[in-house]
Amino acid sequence: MAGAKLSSSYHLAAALRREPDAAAALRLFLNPTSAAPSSAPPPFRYSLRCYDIIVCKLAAARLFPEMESVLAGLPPSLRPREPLLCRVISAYGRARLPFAARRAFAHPAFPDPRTSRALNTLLHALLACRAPLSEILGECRASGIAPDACTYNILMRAAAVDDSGSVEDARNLFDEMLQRGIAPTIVTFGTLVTAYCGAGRIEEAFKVKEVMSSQYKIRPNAYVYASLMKALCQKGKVDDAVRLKEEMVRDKELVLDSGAYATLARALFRVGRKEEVVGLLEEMKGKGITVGREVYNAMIAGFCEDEGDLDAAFAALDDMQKDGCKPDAMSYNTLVAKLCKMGRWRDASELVEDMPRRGCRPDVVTYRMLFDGICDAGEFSEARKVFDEMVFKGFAPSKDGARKFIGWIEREGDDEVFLESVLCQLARINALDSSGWEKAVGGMLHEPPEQMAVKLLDDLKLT
DNA sequence: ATAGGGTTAG
Repeated sequence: MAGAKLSSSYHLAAALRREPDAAAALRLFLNPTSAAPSSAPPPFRYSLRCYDIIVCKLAAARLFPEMESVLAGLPPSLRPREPLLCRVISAYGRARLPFAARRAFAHPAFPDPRTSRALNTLLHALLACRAPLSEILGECRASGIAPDACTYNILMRAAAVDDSGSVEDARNLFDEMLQRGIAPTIVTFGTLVTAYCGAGRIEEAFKVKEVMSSQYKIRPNAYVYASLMKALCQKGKVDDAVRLKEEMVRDKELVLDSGAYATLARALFRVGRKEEVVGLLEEMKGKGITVGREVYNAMIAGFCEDEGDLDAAFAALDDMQKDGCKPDAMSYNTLVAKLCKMGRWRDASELVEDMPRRGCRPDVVTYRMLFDGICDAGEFSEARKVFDEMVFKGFAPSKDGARKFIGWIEREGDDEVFLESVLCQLARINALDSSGWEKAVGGMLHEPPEQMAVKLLDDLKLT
């Protein structure tokens, strides 16, 4: 009998893995033996593997309430491991739900104690939620878990983010790390270089590059070069960036990828030197570097934004696919933005509708640009459809788009019920930093959306 | 996917 059980759980795991649609996978998980809904318990014991797969799928599809109920339904005998906890925390981070990420960190289904790995995942999730450095530091201290190099790298990254801290904070964290005897890694130096570059302090960034190799014997890698090249390009020093690329290429130890080339490609388009991009591509192929997604995306952006050549941009998208490189949301978003700017929102809309079939999930940027584009065109009944779809998926429109949309409904003047429902939906996901959505996830919605809606309307009218 | 870059909007 044990063999039959094992086999069933094994087959369920395989079937779950095969199912691309998370909702369908959940139905299978809840009712593995027949197609008809049933409340009877499954006839075999689920392996931890089954839980791993379904939780990951639900997390990726942002079906958070469903994911939480699966976790809550874990039998006490099955203790999921920390990697799964980390997946859950990062999923909340990607969805920008800091409260939910914090709750997951303390989730009772996972055995204690938490390690620095889980802590680091939480800190990184909070960073993804744009939490300020002070808050991330507070969380770190409150955990009582000893920080490691990875922790400091995340904190330094948080310090370097706009409006959160400053390069000085990053530098102080670096010094603190040294005082505590934690050895900086290549990632630490990459982060520090990027911090200085982000602040426009190129000389100090180059100084870090020099010190890391002379004092710490850690050679700058492609990440370090990419940051420096980007900073040079932003100051209009494209030729210096090209020279730095050549220095990078001369280092035979260095593992090259196409990342640094993307910056150069984009910069060359910006300064009207797109012919040179062909040379870059050939150089990459000659060196056996796969022309990656970022490079294709840079070219798509260049054709759209600088050349105004939509046909060439779509041709680049085709080339990308022919080369076995799968376009991502960014590839499509650039095209959607361009189509909207040209007033061709119908074409933009068709492209967005086609994305899932092409194997790419539209993201928040996709929807915001499409929604804004349709609102700008004054096609509000069409905008309403996009609004419903994005809100259903938990994506908030841009403030600008929301304002135009609300303005239109008010001008129409005869649909109080519609206005109220739109405001409530906005209140849930847009106002108050998604906390309404988070409360819904946690099943503890305190403030009625109607009350939030009143505040939100004031907010939209003020700005 | 415990951490860093590079390609899109604001």
